[in-house]
Amino acid sequence: MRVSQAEKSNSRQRIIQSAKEMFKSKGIEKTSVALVMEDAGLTHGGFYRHFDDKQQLVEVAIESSFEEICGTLRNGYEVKTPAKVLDEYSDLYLSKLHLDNPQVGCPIASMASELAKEEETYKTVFSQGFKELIQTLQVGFPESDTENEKNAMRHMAMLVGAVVIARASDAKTAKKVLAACRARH
Amino acid sequence: MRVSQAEKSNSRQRIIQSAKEMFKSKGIEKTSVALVMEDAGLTHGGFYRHFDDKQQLVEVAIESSFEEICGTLRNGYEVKTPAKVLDEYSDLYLSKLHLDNPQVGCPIASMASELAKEEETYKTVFSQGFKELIQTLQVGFPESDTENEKNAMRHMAMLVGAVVIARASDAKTAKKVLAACRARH
DNA sequence: TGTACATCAGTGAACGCGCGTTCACTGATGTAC
DNA sequence: TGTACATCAGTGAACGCGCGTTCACTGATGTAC
Repeated sequence: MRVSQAEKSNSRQRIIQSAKEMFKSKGIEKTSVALVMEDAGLTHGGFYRHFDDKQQLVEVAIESSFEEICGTLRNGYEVKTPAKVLDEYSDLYLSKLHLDNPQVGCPIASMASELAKEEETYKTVFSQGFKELIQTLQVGFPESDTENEKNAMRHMAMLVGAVVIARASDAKTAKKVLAACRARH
Repeated sequence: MRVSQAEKSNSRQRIIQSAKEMFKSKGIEKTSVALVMEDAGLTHGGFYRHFDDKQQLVEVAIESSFEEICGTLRNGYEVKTPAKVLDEYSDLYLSKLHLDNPQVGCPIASMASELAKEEETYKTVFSQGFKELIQTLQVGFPESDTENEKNAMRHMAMLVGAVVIARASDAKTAKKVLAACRARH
């Protein structure tokens, strides 16, 4: 039975939200369209009224995930110094909370290496999001613009690597890696 | 037709070698048992004369990959200073060669985030390999043992993050990220 | 050392299963008059 | 504003496909005598 345009738009948002969370926690491949739809409170057949295929959903989910982080960071800048925002972001990134909750965490740490093995179109979307994140983060560094972009990239690389390693490790090793990366930044 | 024990052992090594390369380049999930066997010059049915299941092959492949790297590093120590080995390892890690050839590259960068979503048993095997790698690498740092373990972990995190991000990015962005991480270490 | 036979590495057809996607259908929504 | 009808969001059965795994079979290898 047909639903109103507002309800359709609402369904679409729920599908994207479910997809983002499940792609980040279970992985893209292991998240079936049917599971995303079920999580969004719908049945699988209706998926194709919203997206051409699963690939398009992945692209939208990546974009949306990066926008979400950048938005949070920008909100921080309105009430805190850039250096403080960067520090808090780093501490949260390397926290047990982030380690244990990929579904609400950074899309790079949870999705990047799966994207690396997929089509070129994902790489374009990912790069766009990554560049936006770096631009949003780099104001927290104290040097010149060119240097700060490098600083932000290097720092982000360490954060991502730490969480990627920690999530693939047993609890004890994970804790050590996160602590080591928290030690200086 | 039955083959000799030596041939069986040879087959096993070819299966492991193919699995390592394909798991690292295509991903574990996307690498089917049949494709590994084909790459090893066999047919899929014989797989179960060598391994209980695919999961066991993954474990063996992870172990073998870490042993391979640690062996290469240890060979380096015999003819070079620890600091030189560390520098060369880092430069190679952040090179275009490594970016473009995951099949012969670091198992952490190519497999870690997929392992994060799998069973606990993988995490044990992965942690073991990672700890061995850190122990092998940390002699290249100039401080005390405890500090060096932290240094090695933090450095390794940056290397892994850089390659994970670069592999998920378009060529231009990838180059920038690797260059930024090469800038200091 | 030679022979007879049990073992088992490797083959390829077959299995059940979950996947992405398609499709006929339903009935409330949106629209033309 | 009311009516008649076209649209289309959502449903659930069905599709073809590739997967991990099983199995009956083959024939060379390894072994017991």
